[in-house]
Amino acid sequence: MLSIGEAASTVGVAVSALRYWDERGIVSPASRRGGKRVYGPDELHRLAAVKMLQDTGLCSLDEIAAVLRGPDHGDWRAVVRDRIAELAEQRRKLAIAETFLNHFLRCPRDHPIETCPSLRDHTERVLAAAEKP
Amino acid sequence: MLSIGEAASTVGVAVSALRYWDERGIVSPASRRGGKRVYGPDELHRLAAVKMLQDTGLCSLDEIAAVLRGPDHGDWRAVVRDRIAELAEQRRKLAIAETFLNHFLRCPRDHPIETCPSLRDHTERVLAAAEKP
DNA sequence: TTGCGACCTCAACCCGGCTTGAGGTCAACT
DNA sequence: AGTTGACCTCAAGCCGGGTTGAGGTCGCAA
Repeated sequence: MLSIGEAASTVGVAVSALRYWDERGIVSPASRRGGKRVYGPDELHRLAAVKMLQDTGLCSLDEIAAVLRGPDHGDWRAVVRDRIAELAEQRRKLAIAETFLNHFLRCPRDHPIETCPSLRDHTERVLAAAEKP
Repeated sequence: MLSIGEAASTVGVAVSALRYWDERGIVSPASRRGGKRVYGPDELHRLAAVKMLQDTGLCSLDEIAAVLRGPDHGDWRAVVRDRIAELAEQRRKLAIAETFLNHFLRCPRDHPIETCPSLRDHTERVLAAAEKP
């Protein structure tokens, strides 16, 4: 059984964030002892799950809550599938940006950014895609 | 030479966002014709670059601006290296979340989330890491 | 017994990155 | 002549996810 301060430092978030999560109904303490929030092992796991999902930067707290509530709550599978699809999409974007930044680092940069071949490589695809419809 | 509306739809952002980027000095139009913003090919490339980097969700507009300004501006290499490191980190996080969500989808979920083995797998590492310092 | 640190509530504020609304100009159709 | 529609400015608002501050309650320990 941990105090809010212990729980916060264990999962690596601010105390104020845990209070906020409680208030929002995302993760509430197991109980209160003399007004103080007390977190048990189950809550720690939920907290860690929230942080993990939120670290992806792809879900709102509400979506996280929906996933954690789990079955019996309508569309959670759909939500999860959507998140997974977005994760894949996000990986694609990261790969693109990574390629570009890496080139950037190696590139002499004696040319202005607009003429950087690696950038044009990417942007020309983007711009071409905008022509067709 | 494109109008702001054309530029916006080409790169896939809102007109109001382009005005904002201009105002913030992130990407300005090549010129004005009768008060109206006019974007040339170079600006389109910059716009696409901004969008690409911002799609990663890891950089503020100011950091993007610093990168695009390029050499002669102090620390841009350091900034780029930092971003690349964060991209890697982010990929790691995405992988973790993806594993978890995938398990979640397949898992019967007749147990409450706290006892989901896949979740504990992850969170127990997190919690263990918090013990030692 | 005073003072410290950890906790509490509630309301207000912050931040980035837009978006929206009011109020106006201009060119082109009908 | 009038009415779209695309553009303009400037100020204000919104959203998510907290953070901060004032004001208060504990329990311990020097």
